[in-house]
Amino acid sequence: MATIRDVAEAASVSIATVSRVLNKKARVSEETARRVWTAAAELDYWPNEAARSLTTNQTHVIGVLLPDLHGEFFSEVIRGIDQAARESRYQILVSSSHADHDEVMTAAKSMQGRIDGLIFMASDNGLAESVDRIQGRMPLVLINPRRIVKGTASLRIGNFLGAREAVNHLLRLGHEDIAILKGPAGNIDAEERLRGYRHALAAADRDLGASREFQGDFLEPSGYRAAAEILGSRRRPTAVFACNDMMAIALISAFGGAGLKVPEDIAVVGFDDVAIARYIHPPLTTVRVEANQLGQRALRRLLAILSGGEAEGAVEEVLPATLVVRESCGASLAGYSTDYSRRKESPGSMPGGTARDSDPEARGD
Amino acid sequence: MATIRDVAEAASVSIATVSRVLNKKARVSEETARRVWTAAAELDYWPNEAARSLTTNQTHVIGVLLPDLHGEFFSEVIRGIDQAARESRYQILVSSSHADHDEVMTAAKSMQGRIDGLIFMASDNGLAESVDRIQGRMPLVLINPRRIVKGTASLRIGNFLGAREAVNHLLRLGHEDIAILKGPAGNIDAEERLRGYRHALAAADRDLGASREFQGDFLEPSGYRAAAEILGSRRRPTAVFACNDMMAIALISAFGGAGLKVPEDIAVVGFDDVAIARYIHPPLTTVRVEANQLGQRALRRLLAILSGGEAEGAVEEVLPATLVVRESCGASLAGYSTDYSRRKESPGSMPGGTARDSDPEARGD
DNA sequence: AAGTTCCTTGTAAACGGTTACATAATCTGG
DNA sequence: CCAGATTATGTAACCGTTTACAAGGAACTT
Repeated sequence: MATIRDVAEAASVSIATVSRVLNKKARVSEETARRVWTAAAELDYWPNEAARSLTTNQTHVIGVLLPDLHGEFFSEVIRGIDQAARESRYQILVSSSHADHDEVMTAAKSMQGRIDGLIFMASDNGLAESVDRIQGRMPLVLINPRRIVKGTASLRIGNFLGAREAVNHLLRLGHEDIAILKGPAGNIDAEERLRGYRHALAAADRDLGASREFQGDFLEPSGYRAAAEILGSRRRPTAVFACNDMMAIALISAFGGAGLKVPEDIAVVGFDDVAIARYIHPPLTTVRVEANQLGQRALRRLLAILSGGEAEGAVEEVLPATLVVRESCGASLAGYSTDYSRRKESPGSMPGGTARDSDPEARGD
Repeated sequence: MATIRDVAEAASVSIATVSRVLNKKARVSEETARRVWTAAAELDYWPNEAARSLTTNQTHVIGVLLPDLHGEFFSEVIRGIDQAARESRYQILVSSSHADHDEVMTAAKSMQGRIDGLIFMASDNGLAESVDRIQGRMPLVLINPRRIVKGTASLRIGNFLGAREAVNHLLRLGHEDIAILKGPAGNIDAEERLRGYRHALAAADRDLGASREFQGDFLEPSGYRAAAEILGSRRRPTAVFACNDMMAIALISAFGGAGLKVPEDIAVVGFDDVAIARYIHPPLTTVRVEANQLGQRALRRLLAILSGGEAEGAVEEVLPATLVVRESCGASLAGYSTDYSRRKESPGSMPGGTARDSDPEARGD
């Protein structure tokens, strides 16, 4: 509770001098410096950072706006952000579970003046306007935005390519009737994965139409519901591509409960490669997303902008989503060599290297 | 970038008036209010919260200091905190992965002036001093502290009782040679769980000594290492109690890889009840810890203190850790009814109700 | 010894808000 | 119609820092 004035008084110097020695910003005589240090220690003085940032106009804090903290994906992203922040001695101000534009705006507003920049994950519909209103007011990095915004840095996951690859893999294994368990409507990840699924099928002349598309919402219960639907359908698909791992895991559990064997009776592949994907039975074939990397890069990107390094029309960066083949797809049954799975698990590029193949990932094609 | 002065000018009123209408704190004529609102909207004025909190002396931000963000436990705690914070329109300033006293202090210092209170998880050794230095400076709630601090609110998990119950369960199933896979040294959760294990064995006159205590560190790889050690030991235990689920899962995976069947050949029980515990094969018997609840309660507790509601010598609150019986312990084999597991899964008290049974949970006995 | 320069320190003006107090204008009632 | 109460608004101090500028003194130059 001691202020800089108290310290100044105790050391019998002016507050300016105290500020100078504490910040080591200007030359001060050995003697006075010592006096100030001991006075500060004596009083257990901690500078008020709010006052500080008011004058310096920088906070060493980064704001993070997330739609939800639930699930491993988000917690990994935030962990990545925090890790990278720590390295640069930044802290993060978090606000999550924002469903609509108004909520996002109030959250953003209450960050005004306390952050140096913002990482905003705007994957859901209706948040485009929020981006517009925030953009220009503070340095901004978008994660998985719905559409790219001119002059705003953004990072996203290679959802389309990842999903396409997963479905192609299923096709190569001989599956002809592949269902999809979709993610929530309006979510960009879900949409992109669906697009990848459709694209793969269309390219193989195996278009199955909407009858093979089941609705889910990324949460476990929807996986169970979908399993019931799938089992109840007239012709049971031989494989299902779930748009995330939690739903895939629920599917496997539900199928098992119904007496079906995975992958013999029905193959399942997921998306995300959550930590436990390899421990369930059978180990889950899925598409790995480097959520932690995503967070780290987002923060570094923001820091680059802050230090003036990053140019204006900052391009979009896409992190590859790579297929990791385990057993739930039946690849081992089909006699695929581990070699194949290996090739997929460690791509030639650096782990976490980015793909800028804007071509195939281009949206809305 | 517009300041209150710009708005005042645009509305041709004084800054005091602007402040008044924006905060609805005093009577202002309809007419001027309107002028101010439109000027503010026109200029897209966002108040600078740092300046605000400098005068009002409150921030609507809660600091959170965690040792590490890794693992489901931590992310659940933080999610709980965030959820509860949202309800009360608070935001959280997070800083994690603090190993030692100095790091904690710098983190805490850089929060000074930007938070109304602090939630501090100081489970590791060497953080006791940090608590002392922070205590008194700002409202504080401790999560899983090493020792209770006079006049400081704290919450913790019923580690001892939970562990004892788990081991007792194994004993009741007829196991006589029960090993433990310990958590990292110096971690209070790990120590308490170990204490519960020893207590249960001692009470059953089955003290096995240190030969049955294997060292782990809560991370998967240590589970694999321990599995190798256990398999290599002269007499293989018939059951092992792992101090957390990730290690338990690794154990099961490793045992499976070595051709052992769980629970027939060796039983395993974990601690935490992470989301996937029920999806692995066999489903994991474990001790449920309501990490999310822990976070929520910590925040509510802090808010209570802030609003002056909470009395001085704030007591310690302990959240029960309850055994949930699934299959990895072999209870089903042994013919235990689901009834038994049921009884354990939903205790009589409210879900998340707290136990203040200071008696058996008392430390250092 | 006087004029420069350099070093150390203090004074005071910001930063962007809130709020106690003062003041001007309007209303009330006898 | 005027004293007093009430209402609306402005003035200025303050929150706790940083920092441009000024100033005093010591050291150096010639």
